[in-house]
Amino acid sequence: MTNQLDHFKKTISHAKEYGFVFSSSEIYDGLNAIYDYGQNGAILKNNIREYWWKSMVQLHENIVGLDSAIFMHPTIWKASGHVDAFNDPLIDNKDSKRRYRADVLVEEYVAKIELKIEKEIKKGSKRFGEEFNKEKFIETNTRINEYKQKASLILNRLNKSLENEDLSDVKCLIEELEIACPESGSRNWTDVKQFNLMFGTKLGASSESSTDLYLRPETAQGIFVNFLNVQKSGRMKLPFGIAQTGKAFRNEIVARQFIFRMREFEQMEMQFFIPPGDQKKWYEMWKRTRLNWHLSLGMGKENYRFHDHEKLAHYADAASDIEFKFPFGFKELEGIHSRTNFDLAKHEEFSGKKLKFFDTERNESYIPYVVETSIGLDRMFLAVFSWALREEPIEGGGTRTLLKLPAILAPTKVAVLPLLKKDGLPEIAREILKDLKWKYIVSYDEKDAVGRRYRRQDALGTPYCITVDHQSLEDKTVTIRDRDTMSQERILLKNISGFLEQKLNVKDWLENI
RNA sequence: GCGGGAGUAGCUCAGUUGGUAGAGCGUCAGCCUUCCAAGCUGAAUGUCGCCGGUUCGAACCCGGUCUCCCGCUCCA
Repeated sequence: MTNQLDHFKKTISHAKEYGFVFSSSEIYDGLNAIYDYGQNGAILKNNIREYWWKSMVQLHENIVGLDSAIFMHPTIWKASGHVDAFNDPLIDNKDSKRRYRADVLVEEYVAKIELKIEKEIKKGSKRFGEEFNKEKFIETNTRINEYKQKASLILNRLNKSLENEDLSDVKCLIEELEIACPESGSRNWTDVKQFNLMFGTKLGASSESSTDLYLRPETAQGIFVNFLNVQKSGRMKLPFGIAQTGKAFRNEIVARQFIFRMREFEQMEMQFFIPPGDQKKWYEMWKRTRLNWHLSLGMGKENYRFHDHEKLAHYADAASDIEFKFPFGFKELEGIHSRTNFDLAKHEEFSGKKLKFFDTERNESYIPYVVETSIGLDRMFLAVFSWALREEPIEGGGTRTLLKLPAILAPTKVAVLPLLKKDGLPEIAREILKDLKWKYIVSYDEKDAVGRRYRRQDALGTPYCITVDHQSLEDKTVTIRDRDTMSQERILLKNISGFLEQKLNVKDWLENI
């Protein structure tokens, strides 16, 4: 655990030191849980996005892309359930320092009453077996009715207070019921506070005429509300998918663990529309496909696992996470959800527009079901980056810091290094650079001993170093050094792009998933 | 939000009982070097997280505040 923690700290400082991730607004002391991607991080992030996009959109004829706006009609969030589900009344116990959902506390209290009712019923039925006693029967029945009345009274009051946003009454209720903290047994509560997980903002210049909006808490709804546009304009037939990457915003109570949980983050989502009844098949198919996408990067099968949900979100009939072994343990990286027709049906209801698909084979129209794959781009970045960073012992003593990024994702693909910065070697190196930069992001370095330059590139994750030496002058060859093995190969200048093409070809990385 | 720990150069850290800041690495310029960091010379860099208080004097003591890390809570 200490080692893991240590590795996490190293990951964070390496990300900063080598221009991958900076904390946002750093010169103003930073902003809690907001981060900026630096000169290398921005490219790595783009490369991950592109690798995803190619595998999802470019390689599937029945999946198309979309780029919907962050601002959306506020009713969308009522329809999606976010206005309700992302709004929690919370209360703290001052003694145990525990935080609870106030409504859950009350509901649990009611659950206890219901338990009592069940007990009474059981007791009552036992008595019937013995000997009918009218007095006791009435007594039991009265007690059951009292309990039932009490329970519904409490729930009614809770719901009413929550609806009216009367949080002080929720607190009164908790106090009146003498609900104690399950941990400390204490009844020393703070006030109830409302936490809205969605960021609010306003559209419109003047405050009187402005509309209240939310920053989208997920990109999925942008896909659902455009379902018909895409289906019609693209002449799409079921099954088909719509993919989208983009920023989403959640006002997490606690955002932590570097870029793992941020308030502003980027999702890569694909909603796959299918006929009702087929969800099981496609759910399983996308679970497999998405895991294979991860495995194609070569970061070790043992670092992934599925976590099937038992408690399901309001919109799902099956859900599973692909978890990755982050420096702080296995955590969710991607979610695959069978969302049923919940979202489209809700949007039909709230918008009053038909969102049905006419199935010529079945000769009927219906609201499609949806299987979703949703991956956090920032989490993927952290997964790749933390996995790749390692300290490796070197033959003959010492260690080297190595960022073993999958070559297809590495920000800089090639560094061109003249062995010495004289004797015409830099000129040849520059020529190589001039040619390669059309295709790859390449860098040039002539400062310091070549060994040190190799180490610099290792720390940046550059998979290949091309070195121009004196032999290059004679026979037009250079050496290409492999980052991971540190072995070198001498090849002709004219074969460089062929060599790189072979190593950095997306087809070879994605073909077998 | 609560509790615990922390904030000194780009990084890792030192800084003796309060006397006004240092090392190593890195960076930059140059030299030397024909292949795996730590050879030579020189240079830059900090209002010691921020604000306030105590004091003749604060990186050090006190209060507040911001940020980060760990644990809870919330969320996927």
